[in-house]
Amino acid sequence: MADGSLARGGTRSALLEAAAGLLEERGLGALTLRAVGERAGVSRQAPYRHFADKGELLSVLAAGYFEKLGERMSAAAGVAGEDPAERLEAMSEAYVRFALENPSRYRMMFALKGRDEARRELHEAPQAVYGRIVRAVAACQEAGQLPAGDPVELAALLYATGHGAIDLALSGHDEEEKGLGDPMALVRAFLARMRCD
Amino acid sequence: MADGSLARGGTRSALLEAAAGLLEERGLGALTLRAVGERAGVSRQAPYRHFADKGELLSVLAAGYFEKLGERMSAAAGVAGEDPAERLEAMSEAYVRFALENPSRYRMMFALKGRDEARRELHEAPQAVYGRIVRAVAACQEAGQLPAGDPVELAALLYATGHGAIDLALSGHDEEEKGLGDPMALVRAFLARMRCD
DNA sequence: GACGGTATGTTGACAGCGTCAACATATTCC
DNA sequence: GGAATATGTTGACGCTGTCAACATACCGTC
Repeated sequence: MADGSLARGGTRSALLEAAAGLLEERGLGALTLRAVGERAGVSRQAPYRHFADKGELLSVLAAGYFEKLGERMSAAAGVAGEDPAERLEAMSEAYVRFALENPSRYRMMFALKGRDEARRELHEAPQAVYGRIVRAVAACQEAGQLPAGDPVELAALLYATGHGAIDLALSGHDEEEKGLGDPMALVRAFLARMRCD
Repeated sequence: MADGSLARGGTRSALLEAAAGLLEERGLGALTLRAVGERAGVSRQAPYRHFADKGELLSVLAAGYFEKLGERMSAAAGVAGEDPAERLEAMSEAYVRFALENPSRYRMMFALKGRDEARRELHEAPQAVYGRIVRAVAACQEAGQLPAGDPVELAALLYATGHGAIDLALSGHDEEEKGLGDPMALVRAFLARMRCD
């Protein structure tokens, strides 16, 4: 080991932090295992002692991001107060802000094929985020602020709209194709058209 | 030259066809310049005589796909008949079907950063697709089938919803997150909720 | 018809990547 | 103390995109 700065089993965390730093500062293309090792102060091959391969490291990183996203949404809902519609809008805004805050990070979270069975962490974390949206939509329905019916259908619609607006903006399709410039404006427009009070 | 099978300036087309075949049959990971050359019957470096780098080849390929997508949408609208709402739904269905028909292809179309200025072809072709949607939405508004207002806002909402539903399904987020399984069902639900006749 | 320029195609070489193997060291438990 | 295990290191391999240098074919001009 080069030095003892990260001793005591902190290597795994250091690797994940290094990967996050690389991704957020220099993009997905700069996120190489060798660079992760170097940035974490260990050797090129050290990541293989903590992750089966690059895909697993990325999956764990993505799962952590989904968890952080969920926390941001909860915090936003808490600040928003008691009104269900306001809580839903605050959660949506937190989601969009998280995505736009760092495009590389958001795209990476959805780039993983999901073809591997064993990546359980990449199932539960996104599901928890989605579950929050479904519950927030259901609360709006109970308060008569959104049309009654299966909350899952409405939540799926909202999720698809938000994710689509974000992905199109991040793809650069907002520059010339008018109306796609501001994902949050699109989400707000969607909610306004659905609202029934 | 190995043989004269592709002589007479057809090499560029052969390279694009080879790239398309590789992408659709074996995925984006198998789409390497060396494999493209081999499949087209030329050498590893031959693509550089027709494209500045891998990114440019991919951009041209993607632009061609956007054009094909536009043609499919037009054809679907033609078959659908005169009713604007039916035409819009037929175009939407053609779009979704094109995407689901080959996930690698669709994802590649939106994966290009767009950071490069010179990729004009990658601006015009997607814009044409979007323009078709805007006009179809406007026609529905004029027929009183969709609420009046800026057609661009409504079209952006529809496009974001459709693209988001597709991308979530292709990301594997449809397996455990209920309601995200069928993009076309989501698009239909969106249109049904917007319709005002 | 000879000729020079341009377009096109080829092999050689390089650095960077993920990953397998083999080896070294540190920690932990009997 | 010694064995087992966890952790870290360097060496090597095949693959990738790309730069250089070299070869050939075509095409218009004298």
